[in-house]
Amino acid sequence: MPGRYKSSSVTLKTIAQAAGLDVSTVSRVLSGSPDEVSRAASPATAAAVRDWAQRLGYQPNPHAKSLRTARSNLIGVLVPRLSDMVLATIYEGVEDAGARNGLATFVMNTYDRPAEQRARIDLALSRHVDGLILGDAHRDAVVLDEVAARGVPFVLVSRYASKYPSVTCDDYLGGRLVAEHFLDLGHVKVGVVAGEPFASTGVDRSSGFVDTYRKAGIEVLTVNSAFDARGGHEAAEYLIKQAPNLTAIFAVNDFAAIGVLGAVRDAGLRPGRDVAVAGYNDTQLAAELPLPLTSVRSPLHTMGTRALELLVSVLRGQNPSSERLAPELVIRESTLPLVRNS
Amino acid sequence: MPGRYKSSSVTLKTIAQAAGLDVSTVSRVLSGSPDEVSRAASPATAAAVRDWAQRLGYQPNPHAKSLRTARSNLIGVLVPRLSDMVLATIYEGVEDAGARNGLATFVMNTYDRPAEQRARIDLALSRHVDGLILGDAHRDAVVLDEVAARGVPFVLVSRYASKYPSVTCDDYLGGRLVAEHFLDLGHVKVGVVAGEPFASTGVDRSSGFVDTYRKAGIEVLTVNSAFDARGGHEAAEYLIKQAPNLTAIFAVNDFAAIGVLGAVRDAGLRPGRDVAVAGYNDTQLAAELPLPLTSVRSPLHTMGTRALELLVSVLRGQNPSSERLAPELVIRESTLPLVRNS
DNA sequence: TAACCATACCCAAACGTTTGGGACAATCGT
DNA sequence: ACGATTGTCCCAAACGTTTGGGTATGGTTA
Repeated sequence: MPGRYKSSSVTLKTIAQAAGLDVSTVSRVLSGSPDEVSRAASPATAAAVRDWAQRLGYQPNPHAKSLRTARSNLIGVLVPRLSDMVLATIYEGVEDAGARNGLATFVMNTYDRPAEQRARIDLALSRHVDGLILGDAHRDAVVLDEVAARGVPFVLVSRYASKYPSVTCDDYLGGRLVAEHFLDLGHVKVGVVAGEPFASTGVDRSSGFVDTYRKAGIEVLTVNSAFDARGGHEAAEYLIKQAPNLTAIFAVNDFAAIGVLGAVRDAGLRPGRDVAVAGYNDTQLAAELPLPLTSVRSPLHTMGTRALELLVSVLRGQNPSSERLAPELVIRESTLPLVRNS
Repeated sequence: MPGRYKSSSVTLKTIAQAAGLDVSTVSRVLSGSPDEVSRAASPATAAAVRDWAQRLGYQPNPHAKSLRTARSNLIGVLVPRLSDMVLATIYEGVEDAGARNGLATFVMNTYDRPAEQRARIDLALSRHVDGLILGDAHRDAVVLDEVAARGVPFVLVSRYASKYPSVTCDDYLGGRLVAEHFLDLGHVKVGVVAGEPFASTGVDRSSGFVDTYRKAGIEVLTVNSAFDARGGHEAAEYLIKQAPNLTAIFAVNDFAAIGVLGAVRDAGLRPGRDVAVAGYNDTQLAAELPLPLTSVRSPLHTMGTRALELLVSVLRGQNPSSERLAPELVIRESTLPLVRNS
């Protein structure tokens, strides 16, 4: 009685009886290949079957289908943290594309902890997923190697690692774009809030930046950080203490950048005037901050959809190559042209 | 071949053969009630079965189980938008509690559009969910009434509507807390950025605020808005144009509040000095903003976990009553004591 | 007209569980 | 010493699909 609702107790058998046919015929008509359906029933019967299915509101039972076919049409997605808007947006893309491809998806947090990653992967496998999308890959790829060894199909998104198929933003280029912008503005004493060292995103963004500056003959101060506001705040405090004459800071993440803005202000400096600040991802907030934030726009939603499509082709047995999507620099008031002050 | 990995081809039959028993016995031992297992096998055999299961790494096949029992242990969750950090955090709570209760959950966006809500609910039902958690309820409850009519078990979270079971924050109280704070500070010319009129959250927060002011004999300017930064920006622009002598604005959402901060600054006023600003939800960002934001903390994660637990009790056939969790005002620099300026 | 071939179907097994109802012993009460 | 009870287990059906075989029916072909 509790929770018993007759959502759809119309099965193949219901239709078969209504149409005076065998369930196998109905099955083939309803879900066979066009070739198979023509061998299974005459055009007229096929139409009749479809008509009954329509009228009765037939919904195939996914559990029966999965049991029989050993395919679940289910995809597990792992992210460091869903309340990170960046990952949530990527997942929105995954979910979208999944719905379009008839694949159900579900998402789990791993907090970038290998133990959680393993546990969540096991959980996903126990639900018999057809494949995984991992948004929490670490550069060392040890968990990934384990998964690969088990023969589980998967793709990476947002971060890459080893030579596993992935969909990422060209983070190195993104870092370079910011560096070139800073160089244009004449900043010579600059710092980078580089994010976590285990994530390819932070590493590539900062090394793209650092390399560009190095080519210009300028060394850059770098410090790792968490990817959130607090992390950015602490990292910027450190940078400013190390080099009080800093005129620009690149944070590899918008949230970190917001923390940087706070730290700059706390140090008695004017963000955007005394210290230019740039972020990454161009989240909704960047444009709406009291001090609009210069940021590198990365195609988050698209990364999600492409990742799912990449996984689909992996599931088809193909061997697709990784994709690297283009970033775009969006310049706002947090990086005003440098004026010689006082 | 493609995507064929032997995750766990060990079934009840495997164990039964290994132990020289019947699958039914193994089944009862492994997943029967303590009472049932004792009637099914001797303590010794039971131990042996468990031992084999352990050693062979038995994982029950969820599809077979669901097919047989007509229960999927699957919960569908609807939210307006997952990339809204507030909803993402609530969902994290749901997912957490789901994992603890052996329930799989999946989440979908509806963008607060009834057509999407209906479509996503149908999708969830086609996946044979045991129940739904709706984080996108509208006050008119028309979609909810439809779902209820179909006999689908569900609970609401974040927003309430009609008399359906829900887990919410006491938003009215939250609004009152902000109003009392503003009154303490001596603000008499104030405005509210009230959010969407179809969401109980925005409505209750603003009416808690407005009622409190009204009791003090003061009328408040109110304007609806989207729940994001842009929405807050536009709403605040409107408020400031209507009443240039405004000294405080309450936005029913942190993101909207950030937009308000921007609009205040654009109007040539100093946020926190000339115009106090308060938000709602106390997201990570509030504390880390360049101008730390006064905000009402709501227990988002807890709301999610409680919602799932509420649904569990609904599924058990109980008739649990709604829960309203307590908010807490967190005062920061965006609402400094009023100083008579100039 | 016999052999043949499509055409349009149906039969039955299988996927891995759960679950109501036995079956067969050993043990018990009297 | 006998029927009744209990303890321990097995049998078989069912959930809703898919899929590798059939098997009639009718029409061609030689």
